Amino acid sequence: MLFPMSRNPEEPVYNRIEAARISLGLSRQELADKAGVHYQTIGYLEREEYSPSLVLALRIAKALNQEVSELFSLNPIKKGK
Amino acid sequence: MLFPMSRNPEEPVYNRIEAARISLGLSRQELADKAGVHYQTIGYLEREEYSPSLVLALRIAKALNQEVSELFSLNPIKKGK
DNA sequence: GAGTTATGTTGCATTAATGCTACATAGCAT
DNA sequence: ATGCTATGTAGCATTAATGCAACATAACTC
Repeated sequence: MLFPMSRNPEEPVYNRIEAARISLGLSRQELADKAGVHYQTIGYLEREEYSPSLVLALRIAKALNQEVSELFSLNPIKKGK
Repeated sequence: MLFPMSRNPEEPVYNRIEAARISLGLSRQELADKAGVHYQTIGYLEREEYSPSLVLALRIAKALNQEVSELFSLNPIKKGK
């Protein structure tokens, strides 16, 4: 798989968007609406096909009531919580 | 002044990069090296001429030993603190 | 079966973020 | 005065992030 990812193809960004979204009982469309983006964009992010802009990351974090650092990481997300 | 800013021209991202950098006694060049970006990029960010990618925001936060949410905000940065 | 919802996939167009180069300026040394 | 460092500015090229449309599919309900 390719990692286009920002300006740094070598350093992808991992996230827990899907888990956080599901735990709130939201569909992608609903999260997209709360964050003000296209619903496909949420899909791309959950599949980690690319990493978001900071603006988008901040909006998603707000929509999910999470800290940016809890949702996104430069290191692979550890499974246990 | 214009606000190109990500995909959302209406919603800029504010930051405290300069204050944090100076309090660590770093030049832009040094911070840029630590974050792995061009030194001009730090300048653009400090002047808030555009907002960084999430990857870059995470790297800068790490280089400055700060939380992303402490360095960047969707709301204007309050002076005190 | 028909319809709806949620998701995945592909492709295309636009634009902002970044790198880089060059030049200017100001300050601070020597 | 000469140099060096830090910074601002402008321009150009590249590419990733996003929007959007179209289509497929699976699950579920009626």
